[in-house]
Amino acid sequence: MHRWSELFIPTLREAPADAEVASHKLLVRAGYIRQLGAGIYSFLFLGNRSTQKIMRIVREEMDKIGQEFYLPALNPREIWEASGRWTVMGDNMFRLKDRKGADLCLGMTHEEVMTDIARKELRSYKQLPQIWYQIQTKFRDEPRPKSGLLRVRQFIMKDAYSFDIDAAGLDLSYQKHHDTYCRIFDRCGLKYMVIDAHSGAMGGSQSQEFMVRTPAGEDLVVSCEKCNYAANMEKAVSKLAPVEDLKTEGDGQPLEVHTPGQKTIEDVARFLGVSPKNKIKTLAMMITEEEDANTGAKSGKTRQRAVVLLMRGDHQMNEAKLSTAVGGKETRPMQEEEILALFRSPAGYLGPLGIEWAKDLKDAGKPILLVDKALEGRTNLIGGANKEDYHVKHLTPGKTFHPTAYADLRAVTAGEDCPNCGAPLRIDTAVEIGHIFKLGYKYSESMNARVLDRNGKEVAPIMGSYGIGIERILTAAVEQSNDENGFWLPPSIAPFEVVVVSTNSKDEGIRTASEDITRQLEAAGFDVLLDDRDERPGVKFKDADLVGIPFRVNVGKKVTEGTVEVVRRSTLAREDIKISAITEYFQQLRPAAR
RNA sequence: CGGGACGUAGCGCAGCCUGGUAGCGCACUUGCUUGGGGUGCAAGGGGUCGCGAGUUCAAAUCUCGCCGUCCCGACCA
Repeated sequence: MHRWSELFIPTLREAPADAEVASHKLLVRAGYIRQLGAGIYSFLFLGNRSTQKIMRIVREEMDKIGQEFYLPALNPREIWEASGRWTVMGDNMFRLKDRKGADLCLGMTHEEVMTDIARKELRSYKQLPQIWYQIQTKFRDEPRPKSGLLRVRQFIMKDAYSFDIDAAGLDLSYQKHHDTYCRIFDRCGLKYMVIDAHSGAMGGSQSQEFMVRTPAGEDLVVSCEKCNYAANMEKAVSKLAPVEDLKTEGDGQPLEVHTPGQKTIEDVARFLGVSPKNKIKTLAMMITEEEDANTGAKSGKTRQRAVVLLMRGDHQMNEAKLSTAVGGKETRPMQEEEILALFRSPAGYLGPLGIEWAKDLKDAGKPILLVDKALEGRTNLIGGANKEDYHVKHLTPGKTFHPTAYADLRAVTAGEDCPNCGAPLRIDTAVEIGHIFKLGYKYSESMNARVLDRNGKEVAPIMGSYGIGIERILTAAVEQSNDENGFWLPPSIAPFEVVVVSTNSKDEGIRTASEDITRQLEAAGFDVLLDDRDERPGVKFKDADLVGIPFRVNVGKKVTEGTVEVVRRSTLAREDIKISAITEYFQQLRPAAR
């Protein structure tokens, strides 16, 4: 029997001053966690019980599709060199040396170790498909740990990896994970969304994130009010209302207009009496690329290359989309001298005319002109003339200037139309609790994993990787259900399902009834916490409301009538229940999924 | 890494400007009291004032350096 009087459950009246988000404040106040350093947390009794329950659910579901491994967190440098990520991971990877001076690191993720096993062991297509998973501690030296458990430097992740002989097999493994993740998060009682995610620079073909809406979230999610369209901001698209182009004046040739001192889109639009929608916004960026990227040689030399973006005047650029458009390279804004060197004009009057742009992305050396898709087909736009105090009319993409490429560079804004059904889109912040990813051949190729296919030909297996943040499930659940007095977890992941409050531990009748009820419920398989402390009822009620247990049984004066009070933490609704019927009462509440 | 704030008892804070033997609330210990929403009274225990230098007869307080934590930004497989 779990007696509160004998347990260590250090609840606090006040949250630590440096806690900002609700889950952080409440998990500390409820005695689940304590901070050890920036982004490093200890889990105490209640916190550990909750994460253990989460891991049990994850295991039960993952065991239906895969096999559990346990890989080392301590990794030698060599396998990370093999995949090329020893350098790529940069400062985000914790690195150390052993006594001989050999380089080691702490694993941030385990594609390398899993692929190492695959390349040493897998020989034939007959051994495929394989799904291997583990529940393991990950280490990431985050530039900025924050928000309690939401962004930390050490955390537990369930990570899984699939190996298939072909793309069709990967589709199947991917779908299995999708379905399994839905079951896991359903069982954990979370309200989540599955959204299309940015595949990033890794060349993956498909990727989805499992997100929980919360103001504490760091990701932006675009979703439809009506249909099930949902995507990460980095990938989301929307339907735009049609825009009326300006009428052609005279012969329609580019026409310079004097716009003294008018630099911003708004100023120029107002000055010329047009809408910003008829204006071109010119953004000047730079990328770093390898000098011989196209020749295949690897000198390691890099050079800077200009990338100029044209957007509709009232649109905002999304950096993740830009990064995708330039092949996953990092971009940075041009500096003043660089702008003058390319445009021969100060910022505020930039435009596409008079510069020889690259014909396509492979056209090395020349500056790249990327035009947002929202400008494709538009005519008679107004942009900068590359001349101080002048803008130019009659700009028509493909006619008066030639883009290197059209690309989707635009950030969706709330209220725009859903690409599927046309209903308004909303934008929310959310926390990522899971991510499934079709990796393709990146690791099997770079690390040289090979199997023989049906025809005796050596081929690389195709891979997928799939992650769940264990602590983030707890954090998201707290974010999802809390008030100023505390939080309530779904019964499946709460440290206890029921707290039995003995309202007066000095009263013999109340005390024995509390113990009897606790024993009864435990015999029926419930996790029960008995609050038998010699405290006033008010103290116990406050603590019970705080610590995340979804149901409470108040054992009070009515025991003489054979009755106790059951309180649901979520609604604070209370009802009197006969002690003789208490087990049955909770059994009826218990979800079948359990 | 850039900008900002903070560091005094387990938690929340005052004291610092104007240097002079460290204080409040909660929590904790003991006794009494109370017993359905953090009871009340009384008596106690607990702090190298983040660390190190410097100024001074004297530093929590002034100066310099370092460390740590949080927030905004950059970053984020």
